[in-house]
Amino acid sequence: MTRTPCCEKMGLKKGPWTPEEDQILISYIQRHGHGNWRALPKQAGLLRCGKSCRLRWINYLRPDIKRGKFSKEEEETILKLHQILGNRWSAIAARLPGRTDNEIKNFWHTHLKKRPETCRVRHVSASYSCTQASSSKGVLVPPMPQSVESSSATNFGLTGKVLMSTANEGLPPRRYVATVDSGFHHGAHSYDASGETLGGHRANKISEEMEFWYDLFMKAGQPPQGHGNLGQIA
DNA sequence: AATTTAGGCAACCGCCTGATG
DNA sequence: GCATCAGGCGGTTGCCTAAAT
Repeated sequence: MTRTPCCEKMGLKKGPWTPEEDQILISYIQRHGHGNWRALPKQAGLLRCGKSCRLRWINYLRPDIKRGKFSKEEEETILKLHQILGNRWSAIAARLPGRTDNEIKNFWHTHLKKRPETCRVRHVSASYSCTQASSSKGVLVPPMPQSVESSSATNFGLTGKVLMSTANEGLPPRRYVATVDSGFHHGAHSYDASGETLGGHRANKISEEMEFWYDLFMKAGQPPQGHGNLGQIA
């Protein structure tokens, strides 16, 4: 399908924003909100595409943005959530008020990624090797066949199995279903193991996913001693 | 002091999904 | 059901600055 690019090249500015442009965008949004990002720059008198305006507002100009160094607590939160969610930056950002997905992503790539312990886990256990190719995709490539613990589940005192289907032989598991009976919570939940399988609009789904694990953890107060069963579904 | 290198971060790009006509 | 639009996401790029030589 062919689409008109968001930013028509004709006359639209790219690159760093000037303080004047920032001011125009801020005052426009304060007065009118941002109902339609595509129409906004025209109405505000900015020579930018809507996407650029949105990004600038979300990542930099929003009044509730917290700037400056990440605290130790924030670092740890990012590390923990990244173990559970992988590169779902928007989902991680949802747990860190005032921080943007872009900021967290940058922080991860410039600080946390270098730490040896972060190359150990994603959604599956340390028994998986972390290759350069797989880690850059936010996915671990498992050996075959599998019966492993989920690191995220293990963090909550859960264990389970990853059942590989023959159709996916040699490929990383793409989706899991976790059934949980911890004494605090009983139910089933599914999540994607690969950042590639979910396109845009991931935040809500992932947030729900995160809520599930987070609530489970919080209800327990400490890692619950239950059993899980992680089985891949096609 | 001048030049090179590396790190950090803002911004862009391409793709995906849900909504709408 | 199909085509298109708009918003949103993660990956990547490239500029700027500080540190090293």
